[in-house]
Amino acid sequence: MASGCDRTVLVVAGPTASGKSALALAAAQEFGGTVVNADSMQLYDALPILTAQPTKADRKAAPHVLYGVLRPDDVGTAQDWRGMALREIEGAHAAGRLPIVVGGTGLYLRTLMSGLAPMPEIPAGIRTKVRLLWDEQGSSAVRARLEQVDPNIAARLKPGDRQRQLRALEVFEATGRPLSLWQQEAAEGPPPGLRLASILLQPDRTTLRAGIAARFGAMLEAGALAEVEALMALDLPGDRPILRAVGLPQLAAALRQEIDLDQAVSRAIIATGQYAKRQDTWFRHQFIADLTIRSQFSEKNLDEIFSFIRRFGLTDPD
RNA sequence: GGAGGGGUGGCCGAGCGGUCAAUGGCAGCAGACUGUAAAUCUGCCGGACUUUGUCCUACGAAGGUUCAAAUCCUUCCCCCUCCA
Repeated sequence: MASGCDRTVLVVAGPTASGKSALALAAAQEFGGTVVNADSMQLYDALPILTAQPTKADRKAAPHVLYGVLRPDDVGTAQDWRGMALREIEGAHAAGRLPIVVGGTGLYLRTLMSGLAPMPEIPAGIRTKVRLLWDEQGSSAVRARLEQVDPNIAARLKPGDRQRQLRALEVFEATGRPLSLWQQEAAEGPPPGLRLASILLQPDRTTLRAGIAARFGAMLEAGALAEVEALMALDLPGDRPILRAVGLPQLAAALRQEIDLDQAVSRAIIATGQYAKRQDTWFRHQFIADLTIRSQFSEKNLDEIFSFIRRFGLTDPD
């Protein structure tokens, strides 16, 4: 029923606690799929509970890939992920399985679905150099340099936007070419030979918050504090992405006795809700889904979702 | 019972006669997003309008002083600390 030689990839997006993973698992069981992680934090081999990675039982019920594949001190990037994801998608197709890409990291999904403008990798030395400039000479030094070197990007970026300004500067320092110029080149575009079918879960904020609070309690019971303690014991450099996992700073502060656990929990829940809002805004404005479901995933949605997938067609059975 | 210190917008908390609808922070709402994105950043945030402005309601309550009060005075209510 699939046409030509295009092979279907199911993409499942939505904010945290919207039920993406459960949906992916249900679809994987129904259609013989492999779940491919598109969540920047679940990529790491740390905090499996706090980052809501699939459980052993989930992994047993269907193949799951790209979970816990990076070391805690690794620095993953969107482009790295795209490469890994494409390999896994190919592998799944080769095995006759439906790849189901699922995750809440909008940028990663975009990287897969639309690609990024081609750009060389930035040497670590230059990255640290640029960060030192910010830390030692202040944001205005970075700003001044950026205005001189890439006025287009400077005009676009707010002076307080540390991450993007540093990125822009490091690209120039490494390549001698402004980031704005690199970005003008056409993005790689969607991967050839694949048909992407996307589902977006979009529950209302109140539902999400209730889900987040309930889930956080379960995470604590499952041992979230212990894994936080173990990660902190590694004493990683402060710039490692995994240290930015929502809930980590709050629980770490409780472990250090700076705040009490109740306080840490309520702050972590709030922070997660704020994260969900950012995701929601991203998906609402930056993501075009083939099917949008305006509720948290549940059994009730199965018919609609499964028939959508069937309509789209599964992997070409050549 | 006595001596002090307080009660400020959803919360915390500054202000202590005019430039105060009231600094900050938190929460909330909205938004941006091309390689560390669970990141980073921006705007709004008493109410109503004709929204770089006007009006109304506001700083525990009620009175009072003053051209003018969240800010001063009086009484009352409530909270906290210390002494009994």
